[in-house]
Amino acid sequence: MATLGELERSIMDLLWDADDALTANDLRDALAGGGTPGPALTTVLTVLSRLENKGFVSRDRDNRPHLYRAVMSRADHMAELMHEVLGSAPDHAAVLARFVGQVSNDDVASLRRMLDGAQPR
Amino acid sequence: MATLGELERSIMDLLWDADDALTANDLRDALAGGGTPGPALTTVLTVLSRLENKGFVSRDRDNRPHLYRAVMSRADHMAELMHEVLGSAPDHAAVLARFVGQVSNDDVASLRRMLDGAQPR
DNA sequence: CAAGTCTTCTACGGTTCGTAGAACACTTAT
DNA sequence: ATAAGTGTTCTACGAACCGTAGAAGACTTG
Repeated sequence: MATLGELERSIMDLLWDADDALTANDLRDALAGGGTPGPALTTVLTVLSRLENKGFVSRDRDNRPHLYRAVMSRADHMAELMHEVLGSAPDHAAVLARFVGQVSNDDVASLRRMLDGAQPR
Repeated sequence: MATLGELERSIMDLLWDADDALTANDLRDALAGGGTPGPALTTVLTVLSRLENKGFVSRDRDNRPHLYRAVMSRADHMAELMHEVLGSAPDHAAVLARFVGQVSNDDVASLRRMLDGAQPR
């Protein structure tokens, strides 16, 4: 999977946080935080096109202005990235051991719950 | 953390798989697989310098030729990458849920063992 | 010292990313 | 329908990163 640049990531974050689809203008406005001017609208559109090419964003061309939305949820995307990393190592168990050793207590609790799943306690 | 290019990753893999430190020549030889010529020695040295700058490789300058070794183990490196991904999302639990849902049975077993740890069954 | 080996310096071409103007397409109000 | 406004596409540039490696310098060894 391709890696995201800084602005690309910011835009994905906005799309992930939005409940429904956004327009390029919505994004440009959201990117203009505080006194900083933020990128030009065309810049946002260029990046959206690139994200569409990479398969991260889908675009509704029937609406005018076009509506953009994230193809995957952030959680799915991140989980896939983590999988990619894990899959690129031959010794999964060793990686997982280090990984688990470093996660916060909260995350350990989450993992435990998920693994226990349907099992009785 | 910076992301690795293709050759950079190949070299890291060789260093990770090696038990002790390697020379640039060792690496060039290892990279010349089969009939393919592989990169020039200077190419390997350039990449090693870049990896050193990124903090992935350490170099023993007292030896001649210099000895190169990975700063972290592959497992540590990968675990750190996974952490970085997880940390870049606000909702860890959601990411972990997707992640666990996609791992192989073997990996689930590994995780279970690690989480159970010292606990009685 | 000479020859060979290793390292550093420098540099180029490809790719990605942020950036955005210019031109074109589309919508809407008059 | 035509003009004004808004949105999209096309094109392009500079910075950064990566693979690539020659040329020149430093070091080792015979």
